[in-house]
Parts: sequence; C-alpha cells; structure tokens
Amino acid sequence: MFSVSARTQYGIRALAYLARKPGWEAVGAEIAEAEDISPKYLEGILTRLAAAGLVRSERGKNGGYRLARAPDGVVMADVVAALDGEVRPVDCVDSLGICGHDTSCSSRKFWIGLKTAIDEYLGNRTLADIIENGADPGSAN
Amino acid sequence: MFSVSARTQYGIRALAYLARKPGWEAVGAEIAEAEDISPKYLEGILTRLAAAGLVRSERGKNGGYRLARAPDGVVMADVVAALDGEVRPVDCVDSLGICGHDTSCSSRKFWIGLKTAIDEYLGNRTLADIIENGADPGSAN
DNA sequence: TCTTTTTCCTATCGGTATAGTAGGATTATA
DNA sequence: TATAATCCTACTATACCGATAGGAAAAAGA
Repeated sequence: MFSVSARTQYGIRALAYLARKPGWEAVGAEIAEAEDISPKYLEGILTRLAAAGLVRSERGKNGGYRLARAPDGVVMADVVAALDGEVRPVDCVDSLGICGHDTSCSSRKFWIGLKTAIDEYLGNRTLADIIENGADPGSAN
Repeated sequence: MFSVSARTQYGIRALAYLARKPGWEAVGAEIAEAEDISPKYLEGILTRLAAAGLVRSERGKNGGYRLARAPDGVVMADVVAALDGEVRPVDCVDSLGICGHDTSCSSRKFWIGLKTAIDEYLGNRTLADIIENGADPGSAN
C-alpha cells in the first residue's frame, strides 16, 4: 500500500548524486552507472525532472544534467509530483461528482485529510535533508 | 500518486453502510446494490474484512455481514491494511539491504518518515469519523 | 565541415496487479 | 429438503510499470 514507484526512487537517487557532485557539473550516463540504474530508463526520468524545472539539461558534447537550484530549494513534493504526479488518494479530491453516487460523500474529507498530511510531509522536506542522511526538519519524530 | 484502490474505497463504503444499518443486522447483497458495487467483487472484499476481524460473517439463510465492533473501534489503518496491505512506501522500510547498494541508504529515513506520517493519520481515524461526514479528530486542519 | 557525444522523441515488450466475472461447494435456516 | 447465504477457486481483460531499442536533433571540438 502506498508504494513508491521505482521511477521516483531512481529519480531521488539521481538528484542526490547531482547534489553531491562537486561544483554541480553537468553529468549524464555517469549517474546510471554509479547508481546502478538502467541508463535508458534513467534518461526518461531526467527528462521529466528537466521538464519540471528541477534539473537543467545541456545538449551536445560535454552536456548532461545539473541541479537547477541548491539542494535545500528542491522540495520533495515537487520531485514526487514530477515523476509520479500529484498526490491524489481518490479522484474526487479535485472535482466532485465523479462517482455520481453521493453528492455529499462521507469519505471524501477523510481522503482529503490524508492527502493534506502527505503533502505537508513532502512539502517540508528538501533534497538537502536527504543527502544529510535523512535528517528530519519536522517537529514530529 | 498514492492512489487508493477501488477495493479499499468499496470496502470503506461497505463498512459505512454496515455502521449506519440500524441494529447492525447482518446483510449481504443488499450492500452491493445500495452502494452500486459489483456484487461478486464486493464478496471478496467482505471476506477480507472478515478475515481481518473487522466484520463478522454468518453463513446460511438469513446470514450476511455485520460490524464486529462499534464504528469508533474500527481504526482506518486496520481497514486499509486488510484490503491493500500495510503502508510501505519502499521495501526497505522493514528489512535493510534489499537494494544491495548502499548499506546506509540516505533516503530510507525519508520514506520511513512518510510511512510514519501516513500511519499516524490512518491510526487516529475510525469509521465513526467517516460516517459523521469526515469530522477530523486531529489537531491539524 | 565533419565527427563525436550528448539529450530528446517514439515505439515496443514482458510482467504484474487490479477490477470484474463465473461456477460451484459449503453452511445454516425454515 | 429446498432455499439463501457465505466461501473458494479459477479465469479474463485492462492498464500501468520497468525496461529496451532505434534513431533524430543539438552542441562542441577537430
């Protein structure tokens, strides 16, 4: 339940690799080898991250990917959204009347509350927290 | 991302129906029709809920399902676990060394923190909160 | 200009889980 | 004994995911 896709896990590892890279120089296939990820698959992941503005891509020789901003500015909620989409436990969190059954659905608030809890966690963590070995900025735990 | 299966959504609706049933009498196919769920599919859902001890099943004529305890004793974390399994963002939340890559994985704490946040939310909500139209017992929101 | 190295785009494939269906065996009531 | 319900097993169709393949476009250096 609530398992995170390999895509997102790979993406975070790739971002962490870029963040640890001295001078944040542009790198490409090097990431796949270091992190033991299928190169071609990682390609698509980095493209998504670039489209979301989290990494900057440079084409051609000596090109590659570099972090678009400092690690403490890379919010994990954005990373997850870029790779696996917005947090949406049920479809009706956005638009009502999808199930066409109950206009005042009794469980909708429950799911919206869960989404809020998850968004809050992911919104308060950055890539910097991850590369500092999971230090937790939150008040809880 | 983090979408909830139809199985769990159906299950919660079925439980809410049982909770609203006067006297908590045993009912069966009636739920499927009222909640507009495929009867045969709902069957399997109720079996799971019964196996988890959340509902009590009675076979034979006049049989059916009834809530095993009062709605405020039915913790949503148990419901979700019964239908979709434990909350496990990544496999290594339980056992370390699965990826075989980094023994001190930098993102593990991050995912465990997420699991904790989700478990906390689901563990503090009961079926009673749902049928009271999503009243929120938590301090946040 | 030509070659190399890289990102980018599209298409495909196998595996797996999900949602739903089907048929019948078992159990209890009347 | 007939009926009505849960239980059990198997099947199908669909969709997504992880991964692969082949090439087009772009930028740098010779």
